[in-house]
Amino acid sequence: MGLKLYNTLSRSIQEFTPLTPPHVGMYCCGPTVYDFAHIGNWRTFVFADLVRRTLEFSGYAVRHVMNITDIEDKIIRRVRESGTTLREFTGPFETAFLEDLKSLGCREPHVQPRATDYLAEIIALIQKLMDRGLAYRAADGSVYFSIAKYQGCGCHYGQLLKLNFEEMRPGERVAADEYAKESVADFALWKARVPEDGAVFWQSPFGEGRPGWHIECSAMSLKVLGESFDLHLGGEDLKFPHHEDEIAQSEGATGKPFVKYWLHGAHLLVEGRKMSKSLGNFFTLRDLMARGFTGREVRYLLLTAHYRETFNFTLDGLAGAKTALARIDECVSKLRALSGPSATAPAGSDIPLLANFTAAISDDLNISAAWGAVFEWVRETNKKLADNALSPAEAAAHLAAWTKIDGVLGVSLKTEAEIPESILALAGARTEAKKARDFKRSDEIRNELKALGWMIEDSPSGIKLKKI
RNA sequence: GGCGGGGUAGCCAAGUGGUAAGGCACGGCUCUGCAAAAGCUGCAUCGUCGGUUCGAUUCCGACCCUCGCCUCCA
Repeated sequence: MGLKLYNTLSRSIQEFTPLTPPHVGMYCCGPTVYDFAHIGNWRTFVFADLVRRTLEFSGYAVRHVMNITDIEDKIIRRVRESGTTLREFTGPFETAFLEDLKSLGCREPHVQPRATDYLAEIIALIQKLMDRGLAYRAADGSVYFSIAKYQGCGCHYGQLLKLNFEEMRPGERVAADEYAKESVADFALWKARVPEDGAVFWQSPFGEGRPGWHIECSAMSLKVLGESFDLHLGGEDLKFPHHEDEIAQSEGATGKPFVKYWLHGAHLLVEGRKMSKSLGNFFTLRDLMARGFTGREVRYLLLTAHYRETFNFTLDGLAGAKTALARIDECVSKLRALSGPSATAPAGSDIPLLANFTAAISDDLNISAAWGAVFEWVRETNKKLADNALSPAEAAAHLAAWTKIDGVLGVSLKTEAEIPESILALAGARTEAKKARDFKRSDEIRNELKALGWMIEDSPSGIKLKKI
């Protein structure tokens, strides 16, 4: 069964067929490195990771590109305020971003281009648009893209959503220096240097200045993935104007269809409210880790809801994520113990988990149904384990199926926590006390272990220590 | 004002024209010295009001509530 995805271009779920199978070019709008990414940003990046992993699970060879936006108004302002250089300012946030991405179990994108490394491509693209008569230099020295000229060539502006310029409200975010545009719909490709930019400017045939926001993504994706590629994703807020403008610039410059499938991830609420610093519900990954949660717990929670639905992220939910993951860990751990290092899965093992999971995830990434399949498998596997109804080889088959599934989910613990000698010694002492039926002493030790962060569990086959 | 999402148990969240997955939380039972883990088990008629239908949570209409975008916010 093929993979189906919702394409914003057609506003419908479509069979996914790449331009040149088995290769898939995928571009994801990355972070703007002016601060630590927040949990809402992370939802989008974890979503992108899920798409990539699902494609790989489906047998495609994915080339995943995620840009780093390091030229932007807020960045320039903070560079000026902090008296550093652009690179000194953005470097640490970029590093932090990549660390967090790893904590969240995201596979590293194959290419991570920075806007500042693509000035030549950006300038060349703008020049091409000017040569084609689709861009103009205004009185303020900036270069703008002309929507009217673009539409005059028979091109369609408004592919991702219905636009009605008559009914639109001029936003409050229109920069005061953009009065020189011929039409409000036009957008900046190159912004002329202003004193507030400080040292952040580049030379170009259009004068000193810096690129607009949208153009960097077009320049980088066209360079790295070619003039037409398969997938482009980002947060739903980017549909307009960012992605719409990317399409206009790219198709205006190349005359070819830009992207075949556009995927957009919905935003999230935190504790039922729109995330905002004043409400105290604004979290970075680091904030959550400081509260004792791990990256994989955050990943799990972000992956519990369908990507096109607004998701309500709560701290209660995060606590629940911890418990739910422990349930999976427990089951997998038992399977590992039973399977041992050498058991191999018998050929033709039929593990329903695989088919159920595949059907769910292939249906426009129905992750909730996919988790349903996982937990159903956990329950049934636990039952068999409790009844001693699994052979080591069967356990290995289950593990193999799980490993494949986890290639998409990315939440499994790779190794069991190592138990320190002192903890083992205490556990031994407890076993002795228990054997002597000194339950008072044995419970004391159990509490000590708990205080040290270790849970001890008794079972017919002996004790088991688990890191809390 | 324009465009587009949502409203399903205490919380999170799938789904279907024929009486509603899964996770967390909570209660009971089994196992256990006690726990934990695991198993069994209990827990919703799907925002409101109409309509279509043999039958609607699922289709249509109205209404209420809520969220997002509308020019550099994931």
